[in-house]
Amino acid sequence: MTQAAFFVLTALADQPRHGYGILREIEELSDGEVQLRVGTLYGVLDRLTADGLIALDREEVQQGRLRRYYRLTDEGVRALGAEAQRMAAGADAARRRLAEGRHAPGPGLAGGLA
Amino acid sequence: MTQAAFFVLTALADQPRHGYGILREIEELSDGEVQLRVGTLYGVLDRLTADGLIALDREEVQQGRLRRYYRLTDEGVRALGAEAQRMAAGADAARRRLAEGRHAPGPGLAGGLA
DNA sequence: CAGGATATATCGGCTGCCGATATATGCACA
DNA sequence: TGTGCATATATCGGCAGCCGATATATCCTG
Repeated sequence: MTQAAFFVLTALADQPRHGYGILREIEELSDGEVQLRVGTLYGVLDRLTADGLIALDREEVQQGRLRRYYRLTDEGVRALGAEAQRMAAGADAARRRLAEGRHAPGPGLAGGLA
Repeated sequence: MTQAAFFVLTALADQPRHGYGILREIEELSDGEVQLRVGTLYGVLDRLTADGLIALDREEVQQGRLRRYYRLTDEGVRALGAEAQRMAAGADAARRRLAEGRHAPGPGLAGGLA
């Protein structure tokens, strides 16, 4: 799963959203760090739909503008959970191995990682 | 940072390794889940070297075969730590939002259906 | 009426992963 | 002997996917 697909699924994890709303939500939930581009979005949406991880929820017209809402499918929920599991495991592995290596300790350890 | 680059850095996080050893190490540390391909490796190695995240450590000839060892640079250590941080945060965000949504609870929650 | 936010969509370029392929050595086995 | 496999390097073409640019349209603000 690509990074872009992961963030789209994450943005849809709590409730259905439309394309532009997904863009804003990803920026917000990542604290501004991740900015999915418009040119990326629709390709990802199409691919995730084709893969059965998301589905068209409904279409609304708000203030003359079409809003096409997508939602996670059950398979999408499972896939996102599994990917989160893999990412957490990968992050842990990296940190463990960095700690094992002969590197200078990183900053901010006082008060600790728990 | 791409997935492949992340795993290469992780494989080098505890000690210098040569290309083929990186391949085996990634497979082992990921419990067989991640299999970096040979065709991917050398491009990643070149790119990481150009980016200053890894450096050539030494070259050895073992049993008539050349072994080219790479190690993390200080910048590589920092970059891997930061990436692990981002991944852990992303995984957490996905899990939190899945829990917030109106989804069936995942497996393994004591008292669950399974 | 100009500019920006909202909202959709497409396309070309570039990056990057992967399968296939090539070369070479050491070892096990028939 | 010679066949195959693991080890170890490297390159190349195809294809997938991200991004910048572009296009269209509405609503609001100044």
